[in-house]
Amino acid sequence: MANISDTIEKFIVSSLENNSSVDISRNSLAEYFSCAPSQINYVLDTRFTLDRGYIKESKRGGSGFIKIIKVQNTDTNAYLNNLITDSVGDEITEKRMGQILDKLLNDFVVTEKEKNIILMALSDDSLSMPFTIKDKVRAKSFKNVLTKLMNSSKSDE
Amino acid sequence: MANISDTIEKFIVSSLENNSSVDISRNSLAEYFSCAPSQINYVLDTRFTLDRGYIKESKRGGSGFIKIIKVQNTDTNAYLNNLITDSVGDEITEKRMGQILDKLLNDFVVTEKEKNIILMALSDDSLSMPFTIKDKVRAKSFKNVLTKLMNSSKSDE
DNA sequence: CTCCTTTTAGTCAAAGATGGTCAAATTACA
DNA sequence: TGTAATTTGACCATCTTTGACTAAAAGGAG
Repeated sequence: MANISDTIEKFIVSSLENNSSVDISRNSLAEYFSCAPSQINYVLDTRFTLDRGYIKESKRGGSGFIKIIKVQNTDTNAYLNNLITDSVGDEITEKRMGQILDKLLNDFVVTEKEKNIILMALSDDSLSMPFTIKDKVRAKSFKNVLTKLMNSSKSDE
Repeated sequence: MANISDTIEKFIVSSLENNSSVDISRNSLAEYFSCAPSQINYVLDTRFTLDRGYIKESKRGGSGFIKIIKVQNTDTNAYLNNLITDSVGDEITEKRMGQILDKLLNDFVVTEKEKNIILMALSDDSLSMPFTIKDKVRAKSFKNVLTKLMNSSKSDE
């Protein structure tokens, strides 16, 4: 385990051990680990992805930053996580998504309005593209939304 | 958050907490924050925009001033209709959509959570497809969502 | 009144400070 | 040995800060 990316990953993970988010300076971190600044991006892009439960925000320019937010481990989140892995998969139809959203509405994870927004945004009509990829795009997007929902109470400053 | 612009923004926002408008003196404020007077313009131009619900008036010369007024949109449907036809068009970038959503948030058409849902559902990352069609799909879907918001703004919640 | 001076605010572009992207080069691994 | 993962650097994009120059309003001297 001699590679820098893994080391940087560990460093960030440990920074997140007792906090739900951490702010880093790309340049400082790069200097600290004696690597190219873009290596920080590489680590973030490959290890701190939405898929793995991380959300990122950043700002350039004076006093810029990169914020990494870890999705919390609550009951609701565990539930959402389950949905993501078990029910959504790599492809999903509009109808199946509707069923899942009904369940989420029932369990007070989303409001009626939020359900309708998601349904409309990812409807067959909205995703005007070949059927071969439509269900794939919908699955990817829907999973991203569900991940974001996990965090919707925490990350909003 | 060490940058002066953010500090000045906070100062002005807090001045507006209990009033719908505030008068400032550009030079005094610049002196107070030890910055260039034009920095005040920078803050005003980037943070107190119409998109974010502010309008400005000013006068030069002796006893000149800058007045910042907080406004809010009222006619939701006409406003959304306008957005759909004028601002979205056939293609839209993720960034531009974010700006529009900021405005909608400011005008209480969507909540922070709803904004985040739309942003995530139609983000570049979610719409994993060639760039040539990404902005088109986003525009189509976003307009559908806006239309839905229009119809539901009366009945929902 | 008219012109000049003073007092404000506005514009714009350069410089500085960060982070982002991409692809070539290198290294690790199956 | 060939493919995937990592490392690096050149170049790009965005946000902030500063200052020189411009524009407008008010007040006063004549």
